[in-house]
Amino acid sequence: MTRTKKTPSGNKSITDVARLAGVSITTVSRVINKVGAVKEKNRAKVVNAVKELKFQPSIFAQRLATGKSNVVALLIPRYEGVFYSFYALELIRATGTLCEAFKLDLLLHLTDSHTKEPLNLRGVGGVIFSDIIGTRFQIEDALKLDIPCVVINNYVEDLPVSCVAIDNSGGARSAVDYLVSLGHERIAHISGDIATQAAAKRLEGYVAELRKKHIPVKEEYIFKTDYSRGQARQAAEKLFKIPEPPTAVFVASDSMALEVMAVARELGKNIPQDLSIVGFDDNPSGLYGPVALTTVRQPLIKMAEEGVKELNRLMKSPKGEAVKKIILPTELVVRESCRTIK
Amino acid sequence: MTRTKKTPSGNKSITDVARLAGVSITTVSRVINKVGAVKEKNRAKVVNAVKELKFQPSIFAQRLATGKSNVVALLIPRYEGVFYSFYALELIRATGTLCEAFKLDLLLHLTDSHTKEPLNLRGVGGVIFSDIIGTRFQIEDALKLDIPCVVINNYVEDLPVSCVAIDNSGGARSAVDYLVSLGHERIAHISGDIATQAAAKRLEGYVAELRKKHIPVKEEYIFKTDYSRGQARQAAEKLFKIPEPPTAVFVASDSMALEVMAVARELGKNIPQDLSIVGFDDNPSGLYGPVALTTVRQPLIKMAEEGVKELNRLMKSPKGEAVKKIILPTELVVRESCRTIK
DNA sequence: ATGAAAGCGCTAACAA
DNA sequence: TTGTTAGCGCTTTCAT
Repeated sequence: MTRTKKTPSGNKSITDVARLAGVSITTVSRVINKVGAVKEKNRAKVVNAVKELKFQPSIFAQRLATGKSNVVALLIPRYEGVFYSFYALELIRATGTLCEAFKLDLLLHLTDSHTKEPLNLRGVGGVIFSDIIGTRFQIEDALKLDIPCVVINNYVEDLPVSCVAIDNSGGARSAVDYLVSLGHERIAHISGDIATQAAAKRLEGYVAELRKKHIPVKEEYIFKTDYSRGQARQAAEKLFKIPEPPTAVFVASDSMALEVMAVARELGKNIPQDLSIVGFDDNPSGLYGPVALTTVRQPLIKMAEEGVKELNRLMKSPKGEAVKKIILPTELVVRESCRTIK
Repeated sequence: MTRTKKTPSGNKSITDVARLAGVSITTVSRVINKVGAVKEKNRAKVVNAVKELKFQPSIFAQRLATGKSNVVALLIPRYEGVFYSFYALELIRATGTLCEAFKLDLLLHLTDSHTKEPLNLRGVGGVIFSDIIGTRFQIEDALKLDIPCVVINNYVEDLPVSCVAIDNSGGARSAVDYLVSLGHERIAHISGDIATQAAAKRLEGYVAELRKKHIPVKEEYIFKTDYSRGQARQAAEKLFKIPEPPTAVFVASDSMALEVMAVARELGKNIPQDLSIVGFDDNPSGLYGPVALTTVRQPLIKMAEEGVKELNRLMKSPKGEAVKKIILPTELVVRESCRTIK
């Protein structure tokens, strides 16, 4: 029975190459994969035939035959507040760049953060979880399937998975420490979505540093948001109405900090005269307002890079390789949005 | 000869399901793909077996067998100015969302814009070209291989390929028309990278509208940039030094417009009193400066959506399907950065 | 150094 | 309605 031929992309197959080169497909395979020994003369013939036919081996056949996949799935929550952020773009960019360097294919997958759906990992050789609100079970699933995983932007203590996170708590502490060093004591905090580890850790660091400085932590100085500019606005409006208003505020993201600045302006307040502000992220748009934002820089690109590197290592090592837990330091970037008081 | 079994991700195969369900693999295949007729009783058995084994068919085997791939490659230039833009993120987001709706896998590929390298389209079922500076030959390659393609953000006249573009020229005209209606006659233009069609068309629209209004087009009022904030800054600095300075400027992107505003402030100028500004993009960060930016909104999400829809159509139709050329309208969003003069 | 052939997991034509 | 079987294009073992 002859089937109608329907090669995927009009590609030539290894058989065509073999025929043209006058060797067996095995030899062609050897040349392509640079394994085994092939007489120089035959190698040359194959190389030429490949060139002439513009042959590109079918990944599907290759993967089917080897049982290996070099597809890396990058999972990013579709969650508005997160995905619209500077964060996501940096991540994608850095991940994409490094994947190419490692010859890995990058599959982008926007996940719904509160899903119960199991992940479809068909054909995926490795996974990068870029945020794991409510999707821990997906990591466990992947682990069960023996698929190499790395989690980025979250420190995962209790799962045998590699992760690379950022020292959010330390970053927050450095922000508060800086404000205190300028003489501030009434320091508010506009926090992000507390369901995210980053926001929780930033809040934690804020509280810890105040305690360390023996400054009382006031409930009314802490505003919880979902990272959106809308909620940042609401928080800012409340903040300015507090009878004994804070002289400084540490905001969990630059984009929210920008919103706070906008509200301040609308209310006729000046930054930093009436309020000192420190953000978090080092989002370039923090540079272009009327007053440049002081912020905590997080090494996003480095994080993505480390993540891909680690995943690549895992994918190329035998199973059961030891996992790594990495925490990257932050850096305070002092610009113009804070002033010394008293 | 027995090979050691090395199923990709520890997955069960269709054979396991067939065995457990007590039917042939063909029947399993039928159930999975919902083709052909299967007795309800058998269907139930298969469904149960699938569930029990957590079976997920191997895409590699499927694609190898069918010769079809549902992987969509989204090509985005790695070019800094472009990729850092609001534009790229919106595109990725919208494309990703719609691909999932269509059950297409999204492969993200950052391309180097001035490469001579042929694209590696192995295993790709369709391609979205999101910008095509110097990569036209890649489209031709893809077309030759009979891979469905759509180009977004560029109108491609002379290639039998579907495209969905934005009416850049019309957008520019509406911006200039608006400025003229406010009484402006000395209108400058800070253009983007003229190698991109968008920038070229915006410039073209600017010139066309001035001509239409019988306003002379002055060379010294036109500044060509690479879309970067750095070059926008240089342009702005020059602009303010012109003996007979413009009263308004149409800037080819919001991020550059923001930079112009920043320069104006540094020079002690007020917007819109000293200079009216219209941007292009409707980038949300245009909202958060001291004065909200009037801009030309481009339907990025719609564009990506139309692109994916069209690609999906092409991928699911027989070859040689007629292509579509779509141009999406823009919309002027009036905010606070322009004033009436005289 | 080379090739024949089995098999990866699946689909689809055909027979029953 | 169901099963048998021939591939899809490749890798890999084994024999030569």
